[in-house]
Amino acid sequence: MGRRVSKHPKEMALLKEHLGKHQLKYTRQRELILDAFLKQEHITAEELYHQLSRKDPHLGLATIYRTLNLFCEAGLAQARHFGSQTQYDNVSHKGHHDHLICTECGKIVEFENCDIERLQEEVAARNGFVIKTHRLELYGLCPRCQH
Amino acid sequence: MGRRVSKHPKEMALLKEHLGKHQLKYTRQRELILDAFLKQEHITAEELYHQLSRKDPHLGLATIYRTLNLFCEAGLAQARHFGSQTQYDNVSHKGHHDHLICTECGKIVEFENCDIERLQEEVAARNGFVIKTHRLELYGLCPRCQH
DNA sequence: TTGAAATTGATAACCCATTTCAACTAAACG
DNA sequence: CGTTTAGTTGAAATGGGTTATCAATTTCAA
Repeated sequence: MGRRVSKHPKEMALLKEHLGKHQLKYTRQRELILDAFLKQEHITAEELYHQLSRKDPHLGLATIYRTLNLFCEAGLAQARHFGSQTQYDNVSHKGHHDHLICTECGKIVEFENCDIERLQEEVAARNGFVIKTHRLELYGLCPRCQH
Repeated sequence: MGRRVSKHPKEMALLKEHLGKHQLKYTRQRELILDAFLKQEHITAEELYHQLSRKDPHLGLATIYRTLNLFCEAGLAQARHFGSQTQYDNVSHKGHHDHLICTECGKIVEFENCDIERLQEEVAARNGFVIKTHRLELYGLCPRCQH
């Protein structure tokens, strides 16, 4: 069943590269958290903590937070404040995606739009900025909530 | 010196309309906070608290938070999580504006882009949504922080 | 294998924001 | 005008998410 072979070789390599460059170590916890994290579109530290709570080495919540922040620094994840919590988005899964949010029922639809991304680059360039990430959220009413 | 005449009659009217509709009262604190808030492009509760700490009736921090949230409900402000704090944007000041934010020094540049807004409407329409507001933030490095 | 340096996990500490509650006011009513 | 009623205030306690602390453990280069 290949239980020792990572299902995410590309991301694993990225992480190891980052670790190497910063004198950080490759640990069993980091591998476990990476594998679990990459299965999601986006997740909170708390959710990941519960998902992994039955695993072999019991992972502390602090380790989850530390590791997710590490992933952000390594470019594998992207933090996004949503409500009172922080969502960690899986960057490598399918590129960047934005959100369409219903203010009535909370429904969230994800979307991507290259044209918007291109215009964003233009705006940034015009102001001398180099964009690393962005966040676009559209708030309104979903079809069901328009009465 | 016209000290009893509000410098923001339009927003004041909007607030009073909201208060009336919800059986809320018009208080000296709310007037003070509104006047101070409208002078800013965006501000945190803490900053506003310090700005107003010398005023006649000493305003509690809890009141600042409550009132800023009230402004959000009345459509005068818009909350935005930035770093660990919440920024309250002045919506009425000059229409909607988006942000270009330097992740290194925190510098914020505001911009508007009609083309992006139009594309947003298209995306929303395609998903059956009716947009009420939106939020677009571009994170990156400002000219000075690119070394 | 050994030793230096990083990591972990439990928990305490932090910080921003909200809730609580008794005293206080706005404003509707008599 | 007073009275009354219901919303508001401020100080302090509380809450929830995230980070810091630190002794024990683990990684990895030599």
